[in-house]
This record gives sequence, C-alpha cells and structure tokens, in this order.
Amino acid sequence: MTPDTHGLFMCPGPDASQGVYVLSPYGLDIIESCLTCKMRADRIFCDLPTPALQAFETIKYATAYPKGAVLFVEGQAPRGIFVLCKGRVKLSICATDGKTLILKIAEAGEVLGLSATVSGKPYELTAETIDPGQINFVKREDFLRFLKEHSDACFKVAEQLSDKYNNACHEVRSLGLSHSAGEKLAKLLLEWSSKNGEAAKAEPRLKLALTHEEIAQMIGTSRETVTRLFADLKKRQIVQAKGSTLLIRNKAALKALASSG
Amino acid sequence: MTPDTHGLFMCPGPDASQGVYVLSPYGLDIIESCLTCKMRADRIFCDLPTPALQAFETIKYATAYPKGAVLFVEGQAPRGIFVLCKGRVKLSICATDGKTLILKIAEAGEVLGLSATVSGKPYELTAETIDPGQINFVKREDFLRFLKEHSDACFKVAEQLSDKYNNACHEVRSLGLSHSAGEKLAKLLLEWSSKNGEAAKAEPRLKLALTHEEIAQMIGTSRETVTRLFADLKKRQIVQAKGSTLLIRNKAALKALASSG
DNA sequence: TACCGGTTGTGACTGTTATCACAACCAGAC
DNA sequence: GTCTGGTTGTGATAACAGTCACAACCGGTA
Repeated sequence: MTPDTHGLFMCPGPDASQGVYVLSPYGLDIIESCLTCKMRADRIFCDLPTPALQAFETIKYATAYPKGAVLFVEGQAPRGIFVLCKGRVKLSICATDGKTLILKIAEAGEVLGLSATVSGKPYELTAETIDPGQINFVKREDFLRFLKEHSDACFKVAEQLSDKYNNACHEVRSLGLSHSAGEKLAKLLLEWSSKNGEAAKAEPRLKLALTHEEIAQMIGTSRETVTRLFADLKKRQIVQAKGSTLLIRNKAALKALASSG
Repeated sequence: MTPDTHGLFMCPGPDASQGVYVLSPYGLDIIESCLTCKMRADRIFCDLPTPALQAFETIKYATAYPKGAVLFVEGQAPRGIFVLCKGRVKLSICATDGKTLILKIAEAGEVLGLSATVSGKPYELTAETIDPGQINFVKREDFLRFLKEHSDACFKVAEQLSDKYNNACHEVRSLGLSHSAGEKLAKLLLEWSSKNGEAAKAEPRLKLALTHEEIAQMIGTSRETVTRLFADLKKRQIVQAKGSTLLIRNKAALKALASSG
C-alpha cells in the first residue's frame, strides 16, 4: 500500500557478462540474460526470435525485488513495463476509502503495466510483489521503439493484452453475475484447484497461500464472511483443511454452489 | 439473445466500384471503402497508412445490419473481427440463469471480437446491435495474416486492446468497489454526462436511451432498484427528467453519491 | 375510441451480508 | 516460559437490495 521511491530496486550484482546466473541481494539467483533463460519457451511473451530478443536484451534492466515492493500504483503515469521472471505479484485496485480488490496474483512470465505503457494512460492497477522475485523493467520510450521495430514482439504484446482482457472479463463475470459471496468463493476455489495438475483428481488439494482477508478482497466481500463461508464448507464436509492445504472432498457440491449461489 | 445464423448479413447493394456510398437494405448509406471514409481520422483503429488500408480493403466485408442482430455470442469460437462503422452495439455477458450484465455500449470506430480473434479463445461476450448500422467483418485467418504483414496495424490492435482492458478495469472497479447500487448509478450517470461536450457544464444533460431494465443490467442490480433510485434522485432535486432527457441539477451531490455510497 | 405490450412506479417481505465487538488462537521474538 | 501482532472464529444488529405482486402509465395501432 505504501508506494516506494520509484518502484525500481536496481540490482547491484556482479558483472553481467560473466555468466547467466548471479547472486542477487535478496538471496535468489537472477536470470541475467533472456537469451539463455531456460524458461523462455514456456512463456507467452518471452518466446521471441533471436534478433528481437537481442534488441530486448539491450533495453531491459534485470532487477531483483524483495517481498512487498510496489512496482507501480494505480493512477501513476506509465513508466514502462515489468516482465515478471520469478516470484508472484499481487495486482489490485483500491477505492478512496481504502477498500481493496485483488484482481489477480500474477505468476512468472506475465508482463505487467503493459496496457498503460502501450496506451499512455495511467496504470489502472497497483502491482506489489508478494515474495522476493526478479523482474525485467523496460522504459516506456525504449519499449515503444522496440515494438515499432519488431513486429513479432508487437504481436506477442497483442496476445498478452488479449489474455489480460480475457482475465478481466472473467473477473467482471464473477463479480457481476454472482448472487452470493458463497458462489464467488466456490468459483475461486475451483479455479485454484484446477491448477498444478490437480484438475483431473476427484479430490484436488490446494495451498491456501492467502489470508481470509486477502481472499475476501479477491471476491469483493468482508473478511468475516469468508471465515463463515469456510466454516460452513467444512461443516458440510465439502472441504477439509490440513494446515495450510485445503482438500476438496466434494467437488460436485462445490460446483453446484459455484453456479447456483 | 437469440443468435442468428452466422452473424453475417451480407449487403447485396450495387457495385462497390461505382461510388463510395451505396444504399443498403436497412435504409442507411453504407461506407463502401475505408480509403475514402470521412470519419477515418477520428478513429483509433481505422487511421492506418495507405498500404495497410489497401490491404485491409481487400479482406474486409462491408455489411449492413438491422437492429437487434447478434454479431457473436459469448463462448463461440472466434470467426473474426467486426469493425463498427456506424450504429451502436450492446456488449454483454450472461449467466446460465439468464441474468445479463451489459458491459458497455460500443460506438462507431470500435473493433469488436478483437481479443478473441487474436488469442484464438472463445468470444468472451455477446455483441448485439441496438440500432441499424454498418460493420466491416474480417475473417480470422485473413486478419491474422494482415497483422503479420502490417506492423503498424498490429500496433493499432495493441492500442485498441489496451483501451478495452482499461474499460474492463473500470467495470471491475465499479462492480467490485461500490458499496451500494446508488453509488453505481451515480457513477454511470456521471460517466454518461461527461460525453457530448456536456462535461464542462454545471448542469449537464443527457439522453436516457436505455430502459430501467437495461440500466439495471449495466450496474448489476434489479430493475425495481433502478426505478426507486431515480425516484429518490428526483425527489432530492439532484436530477430532473424532461421526456427522455435527464438534466443533472446538482452535480456535486451526484459526485458525493458516486464516491461514498 | 378501446386495446395492447412494454415500461415505470410502489408496497410488503425476506435473505444476505456488512459492521462492530470481542474472544480465541498461533507463530515468532525475546 | 511470556509477550505481541496478526490471524481466525462467532454473536448481535441493521441496512441494503432482490423478489413478488400489482397498479399506473405511455405510445402505437386497430
């Protein structure tokens, strides 16, 4: 919530030309060069042809971030894009009264601040790291020039933006068309349970990495309501908690809740 | 709500090479060629350099639509993009129980079905014309090829998508961070009143082109609530109705409502 | 004129959820 | 062990808004 200086924690690590992995200030290896990045192929944006990637290499700043760093705040003029290489980032919007809505938890491979950087309008949300990670920053002018010169990158950007739009539409559906908080929570749990290859399992399990407060902010309800809803789900044997992992015992019942309220 | 055959009403008008404007089946002049379109300069997407425009010309189908035509339905595989030249289009999402949420009323110059066409994922919303209009359709394969060949068009697409994302974020904010239906209605009225150069006026006026039912669908509430809210606003002298035009008599009060609830 | 479908206005009732207040709990620091 | 801050659990209360039901209205048409 408290914005830092410029959202830029420069990584003062050793000479980049030496090797691909260098030790960063926050105790994690940082990926110094995109050209040799092992994860590149899996990522929508990063999988560019070599010439584009080389050009990107010259304009990006590889930086390491601590937990809780604010990359940008909603309403700020766009400074540039943030390519999330490692770690997770919380994307939220926030009302004048302090009420916050978490839109999504961005994972590695996503590009943040893209639409604002392209359109020139202010960032429409706030991005805050929730664990230490690495982020490649590119200044707006550099990025726009890069896009004009590399049409394949430009197409990737369109793809990323489509993805984001898709996401936002889902959020709108969930917020606007649900009849109750229970319905929204069920939807969220099902969405979470469909990750990490748990989708097919009859009784998927998932890590509850967020507090009730944060879950409440994701579905636009109050903390107490979330607590009560969880209590109810447990009483009805639909879910079962084991420490911070949640076991979904009755997927069908959860699905019924998600679509009826 | 009832999907038509393919969302394509071919315009059987006279020879396109003859002139720019030809008479369409629905009694409106259609803009046959983008190259000579007078509105081109004002529109985000259409203002392309001549070579790109010429290429676009060869792949687009200029078609006239009646009122109430369904261009595409949420969940359908993307057939292509729809460039809205004239008329308005209602964009909505719809729950299994029939409850509908209107996301926005698209105006001339917007490109519809863009993100689905780019990403290949199903259309995320339903598009339905609300008055007769003209739409240029481009098939998905043609459009993707066009984008690869014309990087300036690709950049325009990124801009359009950014715009759409921005819009969706506003929708999320309004839906997720409002405390009451009154707050959402006030926000909507202020947004409407800031169009058509009425923004600066102390007592802006706006055309109420939608029914209470539709307004309810825009802010995710019930028809009766909208009726009651309007009655309340009138009683408190904040707005005043004159036929189908609404005069905002107390903008400050409306703003207060919009931000506090 | 009377009729009609769609829209708007209004009352009564009910369920959901926000809010406040406080107790219980848990993990880490000391 | 004790303290402490953050999290979770739970009750009481009030307000908001959805729903049903029906009356009133309005514009077009036969």
